Amino acid sequence: MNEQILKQEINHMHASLCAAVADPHRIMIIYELEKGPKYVGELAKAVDLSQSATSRHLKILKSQDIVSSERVGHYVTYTLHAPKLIQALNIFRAVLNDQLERRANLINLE
Amino acid sequence: MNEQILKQEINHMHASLCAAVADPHRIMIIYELEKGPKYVGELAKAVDLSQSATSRHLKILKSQDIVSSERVGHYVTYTLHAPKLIQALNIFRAVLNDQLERRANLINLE
DNA sequence: GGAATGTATTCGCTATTTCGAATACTTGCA
DNA sequence: TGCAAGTATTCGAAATAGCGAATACATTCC
Repeated sequence: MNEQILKQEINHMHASLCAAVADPHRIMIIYELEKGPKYVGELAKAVDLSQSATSRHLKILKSQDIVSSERVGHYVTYTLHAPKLIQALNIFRAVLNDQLERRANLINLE
Repeated sequence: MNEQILKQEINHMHASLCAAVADPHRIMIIYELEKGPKYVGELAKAVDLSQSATSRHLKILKSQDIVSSERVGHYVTYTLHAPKLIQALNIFRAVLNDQLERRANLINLE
C-alpha cells in the first residue's frame, strides 16, 4: 500500500477524533462522564441541552469509540470509554491557560 | 460574573482550540512545524495543498496562537508556538492506536 | 519606478455541522 | 395489549468550513 495514502488516512482518522472533541457541549459531556457513567437525561440537564441534541452528540462520541452505551430498562447509560482523552483535553486547557496568562501579562506591562 | 457563563465561555475557547486541530491538513502542518520553522511554500508542498489554502490554514492556527509568523524577505516563516499541543496530538494518536488494536484483536478472534 | 517572487485575501460555490421540533422506536408496567 | 417514560432519528433551516481561481499586497532586485 502507498505509504503517503496511509499517512493521509491516519491523519484523517486523527482529525475525526479531534473533531469529536471540538464542540463545547461535547467537551462538557466528556468531563461529566469523567465523574462516572450517566444516562442521557442526566447529561442533557448537566450540559443544558435538549434531549435530541444530547443524543446526537453522544452518537458522535460513540462513533469515535470515545463513549460506550448500555441500555438499562428505560434508560441508556453512557460511559467514558477512552479516559486517555481527558489527558489530552487537560493539555489543551493548559495551552489555553498559558495563552490567557501571557495576555494578562501584556496588559500589566502597558 | 456568573460562574456558569464563565464555564461555558472557557469550554467555548477550549473547543475553538480543538477545532483548530480538527483538520487533517492542519494536523500535518503542525507535525511539519514540529521539525522546525518553515515558510508557506514549503508547507504547501509538504501537505500537498494550494498556496492559498495553506495560507488560510495557517491563519486559523495563528488566530489560536498555535503558530507565530515572521516575515523574512519574500518569505514568511511560521514557527510552532505551542509545542505542548504535540503532546495532546500524540495522546490522540495513542487513543487511535488503542482503537485499531482492539479492532484487530476482534478480527483475530473471529 | 517596474518586474518578479512569495504571501494574503476575496469571491463564489459546495459540503458539513448544529439545532429545535416533530416523529419513531424501545422498554417496563398495569 | 395499551400506555407512559426515556431515547433515537428524521426533517428543514441557519451557520460555518473548506476549496480553487482570481486578485491584492509586500518585498526584493534591476
